[in-house]
Amino acid sequence: MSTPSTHILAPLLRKLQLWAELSAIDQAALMALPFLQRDIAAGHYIVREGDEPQRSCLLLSGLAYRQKVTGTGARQILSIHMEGDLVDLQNSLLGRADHNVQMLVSGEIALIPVESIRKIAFDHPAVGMALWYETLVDGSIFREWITNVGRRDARTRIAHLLCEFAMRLEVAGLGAAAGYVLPMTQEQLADATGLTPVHVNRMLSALTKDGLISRSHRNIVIGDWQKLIKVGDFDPNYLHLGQIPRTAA
Amino acid sequence: MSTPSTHILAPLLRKLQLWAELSAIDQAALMALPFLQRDIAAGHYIVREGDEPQRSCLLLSGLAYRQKVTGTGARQILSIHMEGDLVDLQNSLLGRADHNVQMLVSGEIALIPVESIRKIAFDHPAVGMALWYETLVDGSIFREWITNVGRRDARTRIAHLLCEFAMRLEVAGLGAAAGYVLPMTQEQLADATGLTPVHVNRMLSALTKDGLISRSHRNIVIGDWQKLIKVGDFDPNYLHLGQIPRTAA
DNA sequence: CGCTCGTTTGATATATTTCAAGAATTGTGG
DNA sequence: CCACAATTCTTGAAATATATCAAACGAGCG
Repeated sequence: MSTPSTHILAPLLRKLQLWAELSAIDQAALMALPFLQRDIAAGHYIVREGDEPQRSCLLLSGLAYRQKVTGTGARQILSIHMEGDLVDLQNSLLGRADHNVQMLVSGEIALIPVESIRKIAFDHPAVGMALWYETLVDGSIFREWITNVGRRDARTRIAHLLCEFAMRLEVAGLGAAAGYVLPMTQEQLADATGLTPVHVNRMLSALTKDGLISRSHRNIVIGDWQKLIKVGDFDPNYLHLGQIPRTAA
Repeated sequence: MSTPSTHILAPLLRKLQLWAELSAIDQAALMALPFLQRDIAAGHYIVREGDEPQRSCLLLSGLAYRQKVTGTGARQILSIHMEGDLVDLQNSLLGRADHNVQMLVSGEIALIPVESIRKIAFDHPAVGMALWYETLVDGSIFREWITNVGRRDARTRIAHLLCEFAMRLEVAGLGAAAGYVLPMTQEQLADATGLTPVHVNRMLSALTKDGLISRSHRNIVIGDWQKLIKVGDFDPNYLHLGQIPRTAA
């Protein structure tokens, strides 16, 4: 087996170490998890509502999102995921998927048998606690999204989403503070914020005009991080990153 | 110690047994958890955002809700809780509260040291898994609320909330299928659905006029459960109640 | 019995949606 | 690498769901 830093499952280790100190034994156990590796194209489904997944999905590269469709066909994006996220721990542990998980940008995933995850969680309490944290932090982000969609106006919602994305990308070791690629269409942005694509477009234009962001193609560059935080009513506490150092200006 | 069914912590046992089979040993360990009992009045806070709670709060009676306030002072209710719910597992396990927990209706709570919870979770894997499930199902409900607030119109949102409340009350062994007391003001209903109190009032009137519900004082009686489910776009799968028998007509 | 809080109703304002059409960008096959 | 097709973005005008403002009414409570 290769060393942890070059091991295929290294992104998982990196992520879980945000939540707990892991001993060498814990780390070795994690790297010894069985898995299947897959390439998945943008737009493809990883899990569909109603499935009974036997494996949990770890994102190795690319981006994914969770999503639900209402009876009238409207789509709501529930969260966005990146390298190292266990994108389907919830569905696989609960046994029956209550939402869809879909690739946003093509990438690789590792499929880990849910039984192996249950086992490692209880054989290695520090790992178990880290996994539990992972789902708890997901829950905290869901709470913030309820608030975002329920009680903030359109402009604020979008600014908030941009802030969350920027900060999470940076913590994950992707994207810089100054600017980052936002590979979402405005329609997807709309589905994440409970708005209309047209209105998302207008709000992005407004944020651009006010100098908070600048855009070219589908790249978004944050022009004024402090102002964007303010406009977006963004307080990163809900990400539970603790004392993780931040370089963002 | 008294027998499980009359033990003060019995509501916890009842709730966790929804999620997992617990052996006699597991059950005894649960009932042996140390706790402090408290009476709390309506409106009082159990936890405030930013607190670092050392104890988890179990609802023994009454009702509670989680809540967040935006920078502009708007309030968003995140979930509603009843007897047997571990209303603050998330905050206490994460270490720092990212939202407020407040009593909706006066009741009793049991405060359990979070260290005892961590210990029982890993000493008794079945209990640990049930506790994890508890937080995972909370997460599933959050996801549904994001969808509710983000993509459903006002009438549908309210009908959906009424359905969820009815079903959860029934599963918890409170309230009947036919009708139940909804002890929320219209302002609280508004904060739960991302609407205005005035508009909530109009939608409740509309639902009443259409014969889906009837109201007297703050009692809501569900007149036509099947229709309300339809209008509310309500599919109970997200509650993950599995094969729990339903008596609601 | 009077006060306070919650509900109800009406009139008006506004944020966001809807509809529509053209421009720009991205993707694709030759 | 180009041309064509298909998305995606952008902009404008009109429609509408929901918010805001305001006032009266009702119910529970000390």
